[in-house]
Amino acid sequence: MITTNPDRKRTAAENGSGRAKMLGMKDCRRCEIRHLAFCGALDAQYLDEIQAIMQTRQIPAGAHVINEGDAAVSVFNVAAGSVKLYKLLSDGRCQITGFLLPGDFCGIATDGTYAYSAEALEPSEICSMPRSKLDAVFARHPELERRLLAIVSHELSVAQDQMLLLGRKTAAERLAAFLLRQSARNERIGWPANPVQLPMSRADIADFLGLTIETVSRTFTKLRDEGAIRLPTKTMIELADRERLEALAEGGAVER
Amino acid sequence: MITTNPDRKRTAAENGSGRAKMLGMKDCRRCEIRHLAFCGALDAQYLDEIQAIMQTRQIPAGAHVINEGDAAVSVFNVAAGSVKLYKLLSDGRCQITGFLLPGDFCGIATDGTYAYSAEALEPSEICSMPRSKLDAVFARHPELERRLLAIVSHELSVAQDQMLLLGRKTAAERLAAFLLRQSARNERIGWPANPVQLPMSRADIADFLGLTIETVSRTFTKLRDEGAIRLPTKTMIELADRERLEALAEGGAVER
DNA sequence: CCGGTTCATTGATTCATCTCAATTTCCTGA
DNA sequence: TCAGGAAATTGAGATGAATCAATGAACCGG
Repeated sequence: MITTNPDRKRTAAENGSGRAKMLGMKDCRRCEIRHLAFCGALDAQYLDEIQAIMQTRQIPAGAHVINEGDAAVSVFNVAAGSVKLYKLLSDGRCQITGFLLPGDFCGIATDGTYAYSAEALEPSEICSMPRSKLDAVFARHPELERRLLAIVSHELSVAQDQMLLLGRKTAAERLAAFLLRQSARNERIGWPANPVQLPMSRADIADFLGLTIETVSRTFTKLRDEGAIRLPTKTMIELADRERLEALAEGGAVER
Repeated sequence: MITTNPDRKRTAAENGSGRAKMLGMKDCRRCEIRHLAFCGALDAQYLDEIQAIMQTRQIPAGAHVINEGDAAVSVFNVAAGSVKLYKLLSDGRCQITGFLLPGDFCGIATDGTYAYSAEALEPSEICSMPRSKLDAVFARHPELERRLLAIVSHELSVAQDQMLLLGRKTAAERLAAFLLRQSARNERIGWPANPVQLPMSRADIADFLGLTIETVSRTFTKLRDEGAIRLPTKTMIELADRERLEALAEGGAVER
């Protein structure tokens, strides 16, 4: 169920970039990001099997793709735009567990209900497939399920990195690691790797890195003053001293 | 070929030192924890296919099962004992990403090398299978791969919970969540759920919760003084006020 | 082009946790 | 039973990030 959140406090900055305008997803055969998605494991001749059970939806910035706790009836692929996954504590504390870009996958559940929420950061295009119907396709095409295992395994590995970040890194190390990861992430899907364009707000970055907005802002300023990054605009980050950032991110900070 | 002693089925959990004494894992058919492990997905009549590629090792406390960065040639099942998974920063900071108990799985790699280390917390018994040979078994028994997907998906979900813990919870909330999780974990494999026996040191708990040893110790004391737990011994924790612990763990702490 | 709203930055202060430093307790081997 | 060492606890003080508060910048609708 896709719902719009009327009183969203921390919503998506619909910053520049016509990213979400990518169209034509109704036809899997013409999907520009198929090679990035789990559907890419399926030989093109069988694509209509996915197509038959898939629905594509355009959703506005701030709309929910998944609500934590809902029955997990579907899985989703981001076709265009970007999405944040997050979990909340009862008093409103928020932890973002990941940002999704085109080709990324979400909606896996272990106990029948989603364990996290998913919300679009910008106008996005989402493919959804009912879990029940997908199982039949898996039965005919085990390579799909194998790809899914590879994807989930990779996500687990990324999650373990994030645990190290959240448990043991300082604010500057977290931000450096974040920027480098976003850069690599962008590059992999064919977007510019260096001036990194960030689709999320400072609040989202804070909720992802286990910090506050103020600390994120101060740390951006600190890295800029040190010459590690430049900030042409608030959402555009230039990695000026990649070595320095990498050293920071891995915890081998240089004295300064 | 060593045989299983049926008498001691329920005695595995009695005390730390006794745990790892479980023997006779050379024969999968007699494996007491098979139903907990991923091998449990395989119909018993095919067990020899796993058996044929599997090796069992007894390892002492502190021995490494996996070294971060090594070529990922095998996957592992814990048959007895307990294991910690962890990642290090170059300056020695450590983040434990999980504790494994009998039936648990590790060794999945996404890029050909292990992304974390694994070390036994007590004398343990480990089954190892070469990844290459396992693939052939997967090809014949897709239910095994499906089970693996379920396991990895579940681990991902647990990892996301841990991100919330590390990013947003206070020391007391982290410890409460940890104790409750260990309790549930023990129960699931047939060990006592209430006086929780912890196989790991305070240092390990600290490295798991993103805290220091001192903070863990002080927080234990605080929870004890509040009546939430009792500490019969250093490694035995009695959950005295489960409601209070649950409220704490979920971030809905009661005023006190 | 203006006014209001949201988002980001910066400053001042507080606080939870860390660090450094003693004890104390537990465990082990003689 | 005792001595020595490791692990855990406790205390005192330092500190990185949070909180509280104010200002500045960007964006949007009219």
